[in-house]
Amino acid sequence: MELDRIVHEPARLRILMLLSGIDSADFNFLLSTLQLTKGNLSSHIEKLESAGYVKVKKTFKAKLPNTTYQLTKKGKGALAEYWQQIDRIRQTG
Amino acid sequence: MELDRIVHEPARLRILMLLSGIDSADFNFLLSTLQLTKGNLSSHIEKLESAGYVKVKKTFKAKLPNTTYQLTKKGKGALAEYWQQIDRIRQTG
DNA sequence: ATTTTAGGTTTGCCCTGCAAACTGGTTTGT
DNA sequence: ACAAACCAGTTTGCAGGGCAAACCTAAAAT
Repeated sequence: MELDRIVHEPARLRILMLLSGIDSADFNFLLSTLQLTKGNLSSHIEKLESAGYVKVKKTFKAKLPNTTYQLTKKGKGALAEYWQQIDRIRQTG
Repeated sequence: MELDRIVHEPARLRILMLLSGIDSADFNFLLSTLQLTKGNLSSHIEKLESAGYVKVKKTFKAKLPNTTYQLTKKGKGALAEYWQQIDRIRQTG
């Protein structure tokens, strides 16, 4: 098996790791924590969502849009698998 | 600090890990061990070389070209640094 | 009413991984 | 002797992807 490119991208890996340690996070939290641009964050999340790794919930908070993100079971699995693969590569040599 | 993209690319990471456990390897060895196409391997090595991570030595073996690759000090350092960064990301959450 | 701010999304560019096609030389076949 | 096939890589062309700037929609401020 190969490294999952969806997970392997650094920005996305950080998003996934963050979400794995928290119940859910919103756009601005990810934005300020991960130091990405908005467009950048948006498109990474889009990929994670269409891979089924994160679930997106759009609501309003004080009349302003507020979107929260949550790791899915599939996402958790992909992440676990990813770290196994990394370990396997690390044991080379 | 950010993940070193030169190292982070899976094929190159595997090349570097392989070289880190061996004194030197030639083109065909890498080719068959890592299951890459020739063009693919060639261009990855080119990047590793111009980053100063591997040293290339071109010789002839039985009248045929034979190129061997060796990890440099800089390459070793970059690899060590990379794993540290990975560990840092892994401890998130 | 117009401007500014907030929260995202879309667009366009550039860079990069990938395999097919190529190169320079060697061996094999006829 | 000449051509075809082979070996060891390198170069090329293309498709996909990351990145930030520009954009959009609605609310708040002036």
